[in-house]
Amino acid sequence: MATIRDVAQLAGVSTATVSHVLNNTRAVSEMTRERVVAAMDELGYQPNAVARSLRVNETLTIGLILPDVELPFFAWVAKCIEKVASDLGYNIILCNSGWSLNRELQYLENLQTRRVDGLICISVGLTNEHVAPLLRRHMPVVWFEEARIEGISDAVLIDNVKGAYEATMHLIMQGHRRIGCILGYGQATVTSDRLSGYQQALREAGLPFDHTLLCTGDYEAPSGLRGARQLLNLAEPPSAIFAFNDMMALGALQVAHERHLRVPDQLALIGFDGIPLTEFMSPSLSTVRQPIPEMSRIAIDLLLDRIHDRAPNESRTVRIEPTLVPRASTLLPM
Amino acid sequence: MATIRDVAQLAGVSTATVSHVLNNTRAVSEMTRERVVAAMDELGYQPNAVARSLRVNETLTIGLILPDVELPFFAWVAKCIEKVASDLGYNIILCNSGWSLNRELQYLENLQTRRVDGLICISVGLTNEHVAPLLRRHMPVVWFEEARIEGISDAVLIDNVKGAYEATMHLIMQGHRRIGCILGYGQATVTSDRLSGYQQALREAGLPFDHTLLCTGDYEAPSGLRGARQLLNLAEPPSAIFAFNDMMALGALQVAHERHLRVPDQLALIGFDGIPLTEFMSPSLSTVRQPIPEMSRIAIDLLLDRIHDRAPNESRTVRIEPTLVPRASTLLPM
DNA sequence: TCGGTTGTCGTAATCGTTTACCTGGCGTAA
DNA sequence: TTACGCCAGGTAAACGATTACGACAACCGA
Repeated sequence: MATIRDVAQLAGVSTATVSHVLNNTRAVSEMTRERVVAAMDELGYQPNAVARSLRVNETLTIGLILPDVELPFFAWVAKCIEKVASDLGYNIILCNSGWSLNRELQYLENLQTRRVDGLICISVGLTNEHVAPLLRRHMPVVWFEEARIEGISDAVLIDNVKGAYEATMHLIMQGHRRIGCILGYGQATVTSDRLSGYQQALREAGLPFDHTLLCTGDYEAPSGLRGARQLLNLAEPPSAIFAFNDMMALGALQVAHERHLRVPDQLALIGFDGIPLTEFMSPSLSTVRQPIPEMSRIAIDLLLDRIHDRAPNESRTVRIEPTLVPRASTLLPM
Repeated sequence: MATIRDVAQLAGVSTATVSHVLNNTRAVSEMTRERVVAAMDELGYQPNAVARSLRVNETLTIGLILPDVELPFFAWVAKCIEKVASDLGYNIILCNSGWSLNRELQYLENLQTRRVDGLICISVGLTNEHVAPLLRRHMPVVWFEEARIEGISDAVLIDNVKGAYEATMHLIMQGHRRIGCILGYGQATVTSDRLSGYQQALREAGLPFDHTLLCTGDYEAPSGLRGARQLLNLAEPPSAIFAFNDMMALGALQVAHERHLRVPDQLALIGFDGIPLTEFMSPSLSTVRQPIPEMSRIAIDLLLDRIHDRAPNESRTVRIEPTLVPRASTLLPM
């Protein structure tokens, strides 16, 4: 494989000159520039980014740790982040943790030895103590969507309380008095925040909080299915169900179909996340949309600020407001 | 950041020795090994994979080019490939081409300068002429699922003719005589192969081929919706629809719901791919499953064989048989 | 004529590893 | 005693780029 030295030799110049025409980093006379370019494509020269990285201490690579790209929400995130990054010349290393802290830690090690320039993280188990060493080594980290780590590194989050509040309030406005809830994992702040929003809406509407209307899922469709069955088997079943993400709402929708319940008149359904798929369910699913494209943009911006040392010392948290998207699964036709 | 030299100095040995304890590549006495290890974690030493890559000419990185991770099928592929790769110590660089040949070419350049060890490619536009230069530079490429390039590099494909044949035959066995088809893009072999399988099944069953029963989609849900509407608006509408992927079948399912057609008695539906989501649609969607986990394993194996020069000179194509998964959307309850 | 400026380009150190080759010391068999 | 093999570990040259310095020529104004 041709190196910069081969090019230099063929063009009759020094490697310095070749490097400078490559990067436009100092003036080169038109004549020698042409000779260099000619030599480059005669040799089919391709610069070696590994060598460059070693020298300039920058890999133009960002690690992305997330629980499961197969889930539509995370796939959406991955796509948006990759788009923003690649437009800026950065590549993404995909790290699928499979909800496992162990794998998260392995990736953390791995990405550090690879000297990625930064790290975007949707984590399930990492804590301050795991991440502090990275920060000490000046490896920028941005938390995405879930704020596990307080204060020590940047984050772009959504206001889960508000989102859940709006979803619940929307159902209440549609006349529902008993609203079932399919939660996610217990320990995540995502879950507890959304539960707070739900409770807050009930309180404001003067409705009682009934814990039998809660059940726990795992953010995948089958758990929504189980949850909905459980809720509908209650002596006094809910007339509406708020699932803490869209996939669980999809599972609940399947239960409505299997029991021949008309949606939304006999059972209203609303999800959370706003994955593109919701639009194409039947009926289309009401949801609370997280603006992932914007959040991706912000996450990368935060990262680049740190990478280029233009960020303040203290950590920054950007909190985005999700927006209610009412659709056929909650709206009675006029 | 601590380097191998710092460790060597602190442990009172040479960098060679440190390197050898790091990689277990020659005998080191227990005593000095301990000293080295102690020095390493006193300094919080993390080896620099960039420098290593430069030296040994291996990045332990694989590029993955695909059209759109957001589509469940590709997300599934990405997850499976990443799993296999990371278990073997390789990282994946995610390249989302957005169905654009231009972006595919950019990624090709980029991945080459990054000196990835190999490349797995689900491409929409690349041809022999684009890839030949890579192969000449000994960059292994494996084509996944879609065989755009004949003969010059390895591939793992599925037998689309057979899969489509089985889907169609399944519908015929269920008593359907007019079977609509929602195709994908025209130029892809995926599409034309599946169409062949469809036609072959009709022929064998002695059914006429009616081109008004065909319409074209783009592998996303809305196009399936449009396609199904078009087919159902025919003077003589089909009693079953075979969509060339699951997402378009999902769109068709939505049409069935909006027209209050009972599935499968009034309209049977079958998709293609076997994405996990199909199991959780209502009713659950019959499909033809591509065994992505196995295909991923094979793709990586083919790649590693080339990377380690244990592959024959001629290119290898592994063709996998997809399997019919009959579910509620085609099976009448007993 | 001379000092200063500008334009062009080369020399060589450096980034952090790996590894081919070499060096001692020690035990052992002849 | 000598020669040999083995064990443990060191020296220094790569890998392929970037870049701080410096060199040289040409030109210009005083």
